[in-house]
Amino acid sequence: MSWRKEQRRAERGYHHGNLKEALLQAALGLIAEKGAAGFTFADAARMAGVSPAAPYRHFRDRDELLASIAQRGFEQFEARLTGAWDDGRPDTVTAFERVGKAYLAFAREEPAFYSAMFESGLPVDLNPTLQAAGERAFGIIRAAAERLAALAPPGMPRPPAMMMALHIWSMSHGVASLFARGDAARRKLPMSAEDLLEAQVLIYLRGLGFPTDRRPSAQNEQGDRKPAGQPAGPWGTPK
Amino acid sequence: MSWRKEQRRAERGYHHGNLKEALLQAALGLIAEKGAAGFTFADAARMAGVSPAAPYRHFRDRDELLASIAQRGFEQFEARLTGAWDDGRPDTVTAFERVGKAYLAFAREEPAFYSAMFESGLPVDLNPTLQAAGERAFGIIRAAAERLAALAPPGMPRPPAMMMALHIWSMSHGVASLFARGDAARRKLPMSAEDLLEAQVLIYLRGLGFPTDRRPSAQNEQGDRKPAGQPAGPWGTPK
DNA sequence: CAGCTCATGTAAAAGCCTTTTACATGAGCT
DNA sequence: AGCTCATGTAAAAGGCTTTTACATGAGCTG
Repeated sequence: MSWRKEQRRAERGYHHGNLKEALLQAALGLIAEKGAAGFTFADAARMAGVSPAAPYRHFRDRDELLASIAQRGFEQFEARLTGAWDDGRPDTVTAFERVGKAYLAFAREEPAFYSAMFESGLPVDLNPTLQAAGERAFGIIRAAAERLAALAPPGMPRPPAMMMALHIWSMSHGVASLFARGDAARRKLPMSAEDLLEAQVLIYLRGLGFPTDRRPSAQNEQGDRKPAGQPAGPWGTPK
Repeated sequence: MSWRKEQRRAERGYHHGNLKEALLQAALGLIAEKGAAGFTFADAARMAGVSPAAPYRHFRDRDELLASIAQRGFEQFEARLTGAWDDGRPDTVTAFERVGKAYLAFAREEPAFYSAMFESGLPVDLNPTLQAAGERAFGIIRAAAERLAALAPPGMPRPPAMMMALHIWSMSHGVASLFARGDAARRKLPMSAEDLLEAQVLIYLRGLGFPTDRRPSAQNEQGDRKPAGQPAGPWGTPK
């Protein structure tokens, strides 16, 4: 079937025209399918219909392609978290939980990006651009934590926002890694990863002194207090 | 330098005598050094002084060797968690926190095992033996959570032990993955991974209604109440 | 102790991947 | 039309993986 290659070349001419992008897309598909470790430079080239050497015109090596994907991943991740946070609307706690869900959703819906970002073993600390992208994404969580910390009830010592941010990040990352990815997602659990994370965050916030009814009605930040929900724990009402 | 190979063969004879173990050790070293992805079957063979085909007498392929390492890793992990838990002595909360620290210590001190267990992309769900080993390790956390849940203060709805176990696992795993491994460990943090996890767990437990002084004096389980510590938050007393 | 057998190693080869080098094409500018 | 340079290709070197046929010798058996 070597005519196929000739065929494709005939269709697109000697120059691909958009090889870099095509390679990124191909790699994304391959990583989603076979994991960051299984993905092959040569495969991506094949998929784009070019020779195995062509990718070297656009990426120093396989790792640089992987890093590019991780980079994009962090950017999309940041965008998603930003959207979920929505600057704390309609109330800080609600928005905060939406961020947690967005974390899980990203892990689920963008396994290739997630792999490249967190499971590829890339030396993030040696790549300033990548590191910066990662920190911008974390920045959303930190900003949210800061808003939350500012609402800490008066009676309690105010928790450091940075610490809260790191805690929330850990919880989200832990749940995502253990229960929302690959075969781990097939583990049988008493509740969904989303519910697990939500309950965890609520318990944590309560531990910091935040009032957390079943559906917390904003720390009264805007004065829009609603009637209190049923006084159940964060893990639901026993039936 | 081919005399080296002949040399080694002369020293040990045609048969290695303990190749399987030698390969496991070699792989362990290589993974610790270059990551699970970078480790090579041929490298391990070289390190053991045998031909590249020899390993196939002991492992179906590279993945089986990796799985063997993960298996051992889970066993050692379980042993360490068991030791840390020490059946809840001297009191449940103290022992519980020791388990968390053991989790981090394992991630730090056994990077090769940790890699094989959690970062190698092995299809754990397709390997019953491996899966069982992993579940036994988690079993320690679950057992500890059960003991803890049983001590829940009377006024509160009792939290499901399984949920608590999953939460604690997530926190530990999240902190270990993000802050106690590889270049992530070099991230500059306001506190150590250990302190971060301890604070997080304490806040969480408090959220469940457990009294958590700075050094909680056992839920009064054995009636050995000590004088209360200073009433600081879990993140330390502001200086 | 001779002889057998089978687990354990080796050598060689096929196939794939990575990466480099020299050469080919043709898109865009002058 | 002619040049130039970015972008592709072919070919080759070097590694890794895995299989196959063959070699060795450790341990049993009589």
